Amino acid sequence: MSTPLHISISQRLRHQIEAGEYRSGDRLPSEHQLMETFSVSRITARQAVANLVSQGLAIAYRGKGVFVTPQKKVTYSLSSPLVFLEQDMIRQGVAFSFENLEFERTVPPDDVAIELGLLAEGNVYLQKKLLCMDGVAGAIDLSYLNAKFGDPLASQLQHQMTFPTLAQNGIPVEHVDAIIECTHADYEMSTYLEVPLGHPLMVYRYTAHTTGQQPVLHGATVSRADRFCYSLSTRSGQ
Amino acid sequence: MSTPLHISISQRLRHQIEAGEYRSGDRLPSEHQLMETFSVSRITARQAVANLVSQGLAIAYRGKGVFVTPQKKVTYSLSSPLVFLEQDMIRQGVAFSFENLEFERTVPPDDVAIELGLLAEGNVYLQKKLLCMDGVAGAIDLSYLNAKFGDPLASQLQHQMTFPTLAQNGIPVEHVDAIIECTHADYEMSTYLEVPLGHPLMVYRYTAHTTGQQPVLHGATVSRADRFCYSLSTRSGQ
DNA sequence: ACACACAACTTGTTATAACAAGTTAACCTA
DNA sequence: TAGGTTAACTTGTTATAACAAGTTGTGTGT
Repeated sequence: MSTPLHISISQRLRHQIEAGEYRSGDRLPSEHQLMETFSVSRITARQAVANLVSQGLAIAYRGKGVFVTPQKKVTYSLSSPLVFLEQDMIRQGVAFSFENLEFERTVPPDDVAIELGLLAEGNVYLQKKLLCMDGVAGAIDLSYLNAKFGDPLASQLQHQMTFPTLAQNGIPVEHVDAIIECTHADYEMSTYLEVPLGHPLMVYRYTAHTTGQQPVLHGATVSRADRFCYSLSTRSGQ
Repeated sequence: MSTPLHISISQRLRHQIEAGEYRSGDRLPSEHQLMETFSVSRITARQAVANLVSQGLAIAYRGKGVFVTPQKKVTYSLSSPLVFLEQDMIRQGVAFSFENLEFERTVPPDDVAIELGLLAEGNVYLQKKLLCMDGVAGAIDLSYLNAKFGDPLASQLQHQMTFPTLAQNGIPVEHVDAIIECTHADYEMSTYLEVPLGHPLMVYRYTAHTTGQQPVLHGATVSRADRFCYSLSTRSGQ
């Protein structure tokens, strides 16, 4: 059972990257150069490059070439005391910005209504924001804010992130329940976040509660796995 | 700018999966059937299938066919009180087992020595375990236990997981510092965990402390993103 | 010196073809 | 009927070829 050519080639290139022969941002050999260097067909060279892309080591741009990807991640702390994401970024020397993709007052999906404890008549503010680090798309945040809290804040929410807006307006976030998982970029996400189809994404699915255990905000931050990680500290609780 | 054929086909199939026309474990049409149904070349049909595989919706076996993957995950709780992974699985009706891949008393890598606060002479027990859920590989746990604690426990560690072994022997884990991230399966991990190259993996990188803030165990659990997720609860800490 | 057009280069899509490795079903023989 | 062999089927690898979409470099004209 011999190793497929495309695996051999991609592992050779991977070792070169890891050895520092190619640094973040460097351009890898073109398909044609790989064909010549390794005496293989173009489809084999392409598959080798695809292996690197699928492992997050490189990114390909049509007409430009294939480039080594940076391996630097921003760490978001989930430990007490709760810190806002933007602050964590600033602390790590990363410029944070966001762009509103969607903002509307609407009827929530059933699962959201349940999570927010809304009765049949409850409305929410649906917000979809593209979060950028150093000007580069890093995450999508899709959230639903109970309209009871959101109605006086509609204008502010379009200019700043939800957590700090709530805090500044006397609605403290006292605790957050969350799930963290990994998933694959589907076609839509691959477009927004500029990653290949199937690329790993971290999903931080959260429900934020204010005083009296009242759920106020439910959402999910879907981030590029090569841009984000989460840190936390847990106690045994005895 | 029209949608590539391979994307159209894979999205059609994706909708069929999501609509329940194909259920977990069902076999998708063969490449030849797709070629006929959609009047495309084999390479286009293959790319469409590859898109589904890369998005975690299907898995391909040479000679057998392509099958819809289950979408059920085990949730590991990181909230207080700290619960052992095996217990969380049992609570969710999942049979847990593991297999020792490596077990040795050795000199730790520099980063591990730093994390465990070991001086120049300190040794560790390196353990590499393949963790299985319902008999299927779900994760690899690679950990380094300070030999000061591990020396009397060497035999037990090979038969049960490290956390409960410590607890049963009067070495309580009082708190755990951790990082959670997502990464891509490299060639070795793709083999162990039976996932395609580049498949998303969750990495839970932990340092467990016993009494007096003493680090005792440092390691990483690398799990299939389609098998595991983590839940937690955080407070604002005021 | 600057702007535009075109050639050369690069990656993306799709086609046809052949061989390899693995699985399953069908057929034949004892 | 059971077991072994082979054909049919299925996915994996690799090759050649052509066209499409995008980028960069070069040459020409103002």
